[in-house]
Amino acid sequence: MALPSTYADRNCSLARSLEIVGERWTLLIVRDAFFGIRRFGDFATQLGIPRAVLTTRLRFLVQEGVLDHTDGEYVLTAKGIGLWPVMRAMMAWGDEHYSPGGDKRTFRHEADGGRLDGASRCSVCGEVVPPADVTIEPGPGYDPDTANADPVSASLTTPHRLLEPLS
Amino acid sequence: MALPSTYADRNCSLARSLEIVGERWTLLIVRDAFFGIRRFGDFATQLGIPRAVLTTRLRFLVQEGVLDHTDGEYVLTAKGIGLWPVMRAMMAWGDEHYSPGGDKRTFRHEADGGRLDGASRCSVCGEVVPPADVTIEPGPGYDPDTANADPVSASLTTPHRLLEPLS
DNA sequence: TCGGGTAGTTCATTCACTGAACTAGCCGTA
DNA sequence: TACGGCTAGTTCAGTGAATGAACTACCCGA
Repeated sequence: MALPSTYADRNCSLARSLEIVGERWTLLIVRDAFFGIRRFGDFATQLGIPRAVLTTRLRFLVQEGVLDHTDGEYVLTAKGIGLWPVMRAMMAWGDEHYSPGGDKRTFRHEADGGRLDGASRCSVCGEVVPPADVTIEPGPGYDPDTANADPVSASLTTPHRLLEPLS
Repeated sequence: MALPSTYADRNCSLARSLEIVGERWTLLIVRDAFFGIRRFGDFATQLGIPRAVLTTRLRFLVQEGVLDHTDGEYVLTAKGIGLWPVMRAMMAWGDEHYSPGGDKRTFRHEADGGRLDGASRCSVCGEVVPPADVTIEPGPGYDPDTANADPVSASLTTPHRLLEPLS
């Protein structure tokens, strides 16, 4: 975000986090990485982001240790996976206030099929489920009419496990 | 954030949330509102944000129902308070990866003094504590040497309850 | 060596942020 | 009713970043 480093900000971890993931597009890139996107071209078509910006953001995320770049694929590191609670909380807030038809996506604990709340707590077993054990599927508020038609988007709307590469 | 409204984004609550709180400075404004700041001038001095930008952001947050503007004070609405899990998750991530000396701030359940984790769960009673029942104080990673000297910052570093106006 | 796909880079334009200075309105005082 | 100070903005020129389209570099298989 390139916020100026003020004294106040040096003592705030929120400001520090925003330096890393607060820039335009960055959290959407991380979202897609959770959903299984790994290739430059797939990020580009899915997000509709200018390719120059995508290059900059991916490079920065790799430099900061959020993504790993090997064999042409961008994959979330443990540090990147640590952003899951942030993403989940933001999705829950958006669902609650901007999606009258219900959640856009449903997250489930793969082991028992329980739904996950905004804190990733499973409705069946009560545990907080790590993203690797979570499946994602379109929710009741998902609108197929406005969905994108490209193969990557289609693949994204198929129920699948988080972090697994798209088929 | 003024992201272009693509088809893909219409089906993502994360993107929708970012339209509201994804712009530069916005989450820091909301943070300060949680910490008790309510007046235009206090936001301005605390954040070091250009006043024109602050005007724009505050107006937008009021328009979106995140803040309430009455008697010259900007106060979080219920919708705004709903952003607490987002802020808490981001702070926890920043503390974990960018604050080797420990958390910058400690949050406690006022009722029993228990520490809160990244999901606002109390270490004593085990409940998820709403922000109104949370107190904030400098944590082990807080660096007084780089702290700001103005009265507002000083007031912020004094242990106090979230959402309560600064004395 | 040709074509196609992937992963970028380049560049002119547009847009948003920055920082400093200026203004408008309110309040207490004389 | 004039004055000064305080708060909450607005204005504006300069700068830097995002946009979108076109271009390049590289690899791979035929």
